[in-house]
Amino acid sequence: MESNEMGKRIPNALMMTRGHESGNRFPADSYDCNNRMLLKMPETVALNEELSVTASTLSEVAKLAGVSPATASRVLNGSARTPAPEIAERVRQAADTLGYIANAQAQALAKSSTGLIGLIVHDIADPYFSAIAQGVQAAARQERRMVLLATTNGTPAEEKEAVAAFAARRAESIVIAGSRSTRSEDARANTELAAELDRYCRNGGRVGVVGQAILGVGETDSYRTIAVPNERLAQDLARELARTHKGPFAIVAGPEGLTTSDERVMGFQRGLSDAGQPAADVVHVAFNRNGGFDAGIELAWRIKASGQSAPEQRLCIFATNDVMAIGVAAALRDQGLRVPHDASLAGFDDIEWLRDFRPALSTVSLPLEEIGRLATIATLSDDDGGPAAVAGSVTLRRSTSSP
Amino acid sequence: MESNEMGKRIPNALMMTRGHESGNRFPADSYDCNNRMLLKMPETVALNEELSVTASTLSEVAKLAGVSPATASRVLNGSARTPAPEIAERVRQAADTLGYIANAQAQALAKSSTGLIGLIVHDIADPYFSAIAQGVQAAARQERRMVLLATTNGTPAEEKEAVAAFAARRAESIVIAGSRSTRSEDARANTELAAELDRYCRNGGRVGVVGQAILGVGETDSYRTIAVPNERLAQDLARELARTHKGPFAIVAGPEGLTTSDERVMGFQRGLSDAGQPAADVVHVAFNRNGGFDAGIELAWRIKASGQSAPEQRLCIFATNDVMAIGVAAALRDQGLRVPHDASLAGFDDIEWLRDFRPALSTVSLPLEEIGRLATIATLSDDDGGPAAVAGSVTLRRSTSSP
DNA sequence: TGTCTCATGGAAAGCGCTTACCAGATGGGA
DNA sequence: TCCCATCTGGTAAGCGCTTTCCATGAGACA
Repeated sequence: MESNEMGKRIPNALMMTRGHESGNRFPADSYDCNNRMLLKMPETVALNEELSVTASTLSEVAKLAGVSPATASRVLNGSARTPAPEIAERVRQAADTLGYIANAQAQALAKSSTGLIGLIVHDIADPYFSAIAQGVQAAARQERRMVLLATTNGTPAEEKEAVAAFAARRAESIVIAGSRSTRSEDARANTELAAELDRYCRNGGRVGVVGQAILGVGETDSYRTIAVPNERLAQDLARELARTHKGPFAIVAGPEGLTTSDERVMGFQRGLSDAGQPAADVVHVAFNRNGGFDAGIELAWRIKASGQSAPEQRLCIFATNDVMAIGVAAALRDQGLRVPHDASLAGFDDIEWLRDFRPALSTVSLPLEEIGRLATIATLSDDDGGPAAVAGSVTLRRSTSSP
Repeated sequence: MESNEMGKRIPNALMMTRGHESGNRFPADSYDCNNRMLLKMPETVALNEELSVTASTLSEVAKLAGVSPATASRVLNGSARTPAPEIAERVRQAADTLGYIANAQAQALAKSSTGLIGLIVHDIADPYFSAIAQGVQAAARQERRMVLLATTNGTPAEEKEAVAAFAARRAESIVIAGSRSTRSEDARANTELAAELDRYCRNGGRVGVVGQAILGVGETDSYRTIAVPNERLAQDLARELARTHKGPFAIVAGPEGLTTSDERVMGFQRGLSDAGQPAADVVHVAFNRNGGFDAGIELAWRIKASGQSAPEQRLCIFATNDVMAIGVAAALRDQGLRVPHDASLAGFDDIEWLRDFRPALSTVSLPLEEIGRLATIATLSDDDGGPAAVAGSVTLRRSTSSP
């Protein structure tokens, strides 16, 4: 036994509970409007040295109410059988008095169902992920679940660890957001991740993946992916841009092997090709703001070298996500170049917090919060309404308008 | 028993485990470098109809290893007593073979310690909170804890519910971020929140609050607040601005009664007064981007009405957080006004994602991630190094430079 | 060789709940 | 009036672990 943990039993901790008459701070029984047990603050007094007292248990409540634990359980924690109203009332009173809060761990153990949802993201501070997290949280709340959070910096190894941790906690489902990687150095970790997920699923867990499927995990019905049509949308974007932009294109991409980035690059190139344009140069950098900045510096050089001549020479830069695009913009500005005057710039994601940037960023809008919500619901519901997919749309703004 | 939950026992689900020789996908025992149990994928086959099999238990591992559950527990899940190396090895092998993952719920129940940290924020999609969440997550990982996330929209009523839910899950500590409210309509919910926290603490939980103390909760050593010197920093900011800005000031604040906003307003006014300037007008709006936008429209009107005359008439606007400042900037731009040409603008928080905005926003830098980390550590460590506080600093950028 | 002390593995008692099953009561129909 | 179906509360057996306590065996020392 450790010393000062939550729920620690303190032997012989006598616990006296004064009744409501003794200066209860609460204004009577007025707000037990929801059907949750009314959790009033018990004014407890420990009679021995120990100040800390123990959370009261179901049996204590039962004893105080003069019923069996079974009955107490039935009235307090929802069951098919409902004890007589008079008894139920007594139990509820007792629970009130003792300030009873059911021990979710014990319930989980007994019912084998924890009400936990695991969420895995690369970086919770990244607005892309925090928007998704928002959706997951909303769905979880709606389904009366709690969310466990894990951040992994995008490495499959840490993702695997997170899955194992969630499995240990017997999370009912896991939502994984963030690009996959097909890089060879991640191959082994990916395999392990897939194995871990597979085991998790076989033990009854459900998994929802945002974006692309995780390699090596079979598509069972306990494993869903919310497909984001990165490729098609990037293609649309390219076609749309090619309609007005006549100069060359460049792509600022994440590291090769980062699936999301790769998909967007491929789609964009195809869109250009559809429009009869030559393929764009691709610069590979880190898939974040600073990566974008680095690429921006590089591109600024090229632009300046090209003499910023005719409008047909103007470069159109597609950054494979908004945050990178912001980095690119910062770098261009840093180099004395202006968007869209000296170059057009487009991003991807349509991050809400970036909408007030100027020049307003052309991008592909993705319903991120909705994606989080869908992924969560998908792992919770039984109807496998086929592979869920989300819609996105090209959003043209000033950053790609003609100068 | 419900039907398809994680950990559901399937009666008589015979489970056969093939050994490593049978086509194990893993490249031998090469990466059990950390002292965690090596979790290899068991190639299990259910012999009856049921496809889903149950996670294996400690007893199964013990049986397979030919030892008692006690011994298995001692070798697998860290204990003071370490069984003989030869036995330990056998147990570890068995665990490997079965793909054993300890049931954290059961452990929690037995040890009364869950390894859970609860995090309560207003809105996880808000970069202010997601930055703090990042810090909490980092600290939690370092301390080998998992974080449970709850978002509350800033209402004390939902915060109270979150605390109750965390208490039910026996989270070892709770970190609460986000401004308090002293509005009268929140008074009752605040009291209830305080009572809930109080009970939680008395049951051995620790609480860390970012910003200001929660009213009505006694400052015990199980309850810490990470003080953010909003008032002093706002005062510094005002003094700093007053040094160069000679025109009038205006404050864009959150709703009256929102403590963080109130503190920043007070500090700013005091700073102005220190500098011999008259107090600023205060506009109260929602404490978010759109609130800032609304205020910005209003202020744009005033600016235009004043005829944008002499530099001594130029307005300096202090928005009580960065996100509001961005809203103000958007509104001014919308109304054809330019920052800093037609008005100066400053924010508070120095949100990382907003640093690429132009004009660059003068603000007060706060180490948000560090704050999250500190709050978390504070609730976990025993040394009560006194009331922890964080430093911040005034950061002047273009948005308040002379036109 | 005998006694005492350690070291070590196992038995068993929980941790706080849920729920299958049981026994007693109740009521309705024959 | 009797029997059976039904309802209701209680009993007890888990859920999967940890940990105390005990029994056994091995050394240590005289």
